[in-house]
Amino acid sequence: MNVPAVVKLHKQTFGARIADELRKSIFAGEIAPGEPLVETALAEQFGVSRGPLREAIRQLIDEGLLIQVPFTGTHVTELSEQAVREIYSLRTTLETFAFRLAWGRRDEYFRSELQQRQVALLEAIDAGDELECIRRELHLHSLVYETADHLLLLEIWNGLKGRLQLYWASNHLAHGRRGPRRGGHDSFLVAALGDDWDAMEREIETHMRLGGEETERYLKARNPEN
Amino acid sequence: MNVPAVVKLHKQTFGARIADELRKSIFAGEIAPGEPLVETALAEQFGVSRGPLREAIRQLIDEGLLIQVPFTGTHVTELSEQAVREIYSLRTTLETFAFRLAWGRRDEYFRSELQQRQVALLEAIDAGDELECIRRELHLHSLVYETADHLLLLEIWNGLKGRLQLYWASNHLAHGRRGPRRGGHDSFLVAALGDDWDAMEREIETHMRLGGEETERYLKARNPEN
DNA sequence: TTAAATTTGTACGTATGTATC
DNA sequence: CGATACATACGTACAAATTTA
Repeated sequence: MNVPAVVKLHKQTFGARIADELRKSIFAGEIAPGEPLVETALAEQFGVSRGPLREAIRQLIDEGLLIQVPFTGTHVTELSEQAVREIYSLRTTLETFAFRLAWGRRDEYFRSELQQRQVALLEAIDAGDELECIRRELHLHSLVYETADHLLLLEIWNGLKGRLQLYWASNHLAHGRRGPRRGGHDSFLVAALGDDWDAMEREIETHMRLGGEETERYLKARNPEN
Repeated sequence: MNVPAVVKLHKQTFGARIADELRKSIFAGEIAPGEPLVETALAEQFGVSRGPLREAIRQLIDEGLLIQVPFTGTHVTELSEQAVREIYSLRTTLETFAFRLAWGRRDEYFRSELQQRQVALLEAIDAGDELECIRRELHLHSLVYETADHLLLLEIWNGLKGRLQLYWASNHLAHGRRGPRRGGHDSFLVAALGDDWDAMEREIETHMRLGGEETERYLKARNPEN
């Protein structure tokens, strides 16, 4: 008769829940790049045992957020200019591929959803919520991957998203402002809604080059040595 | 004084070792696509406890060989034509990207290594060792990814390799012969060693189209329904 | 609804590898 | 170079949650 009031929010495993929380901690800068993670301490902190915690760590390793050395330890992935260049060059390739697949599949839903996500991004920018800005910019770019109808591509994009978020969040924390510029996606949107494929291809190239250079610039300011 | 004779082959964790063995079992067809895996049974079979075994399972999930449903179970990834199309279309995109990066980095090592791997593949074909053929064909294609000097790209290629191996191995088991044709890489090698980029791009496209069609054809023969 | 099978989570102890003094 | 501290890796046993029949 009496249904317990507390329970049954499950459906996902502890490991997945801890992974979400850990991810948030990393993006929020509570655990900085390069900083080590101690299993026993974290397990106690999150109120779970080491099993699910290791599961969560494993998850974040796959997403590129953590690095693990057997028998030694785990630490948050350190930032490098080489990695930024790799992320953006690969992203240029994949997003061009995604647009090519999605090009003929852009329907009314695509157009309205794209504009809606753009509006949501602008709202976050105006509200000044940096972490939300990052999420919404990624959400905007995600649409084309969802439209491409290519599960493998979508999976890889989701992996890239985590890394991008790590870099953007770190830069934000290090320099206060970094969030997307307000007009940063205007020409991108125009191309994505239009019918000029060559213009779209150029737009992706340009957008990524600018984004990569900006990220690299901020990173250089953060790590003047390498 | 007496040094135990058995020990000290470690250096890698149990989980990694089990993952290797499990992978081999799958490619050898001892566990067929769609078939479920029972943790406790496998743990006993491999002589380890559940911890390392779960680690291994997790690893193979990342490689796309296993699928896991929370609280329900784990099974070997089932084959589908949709997945074949995705693998080959993505591979076309990535390998073109890899060649573009590697194009100016092809040195003497690249040329001799490429030819050597081709010879190794031909030897395996002549020897009739199908599983070895598959490994060596992948090893041949791996060279360009190694040369591209792009860690992220290499990581993703390694993920694709596992899936390709699963499909090829399944097709081989279902139909006896499937291994690479003897002359299947001749024009590919010529282009990869030459200096005509446009020819290389066309060669990649053609090579992947043929490979994808062949894999799809075999798969269709195996699953006449879908 | 119950019951069985399986996965998931917990707890504690031991062993092993790494790093540092 | 040896000893020690520490965190990870592994083993075992049991309890809890979930799905399926």
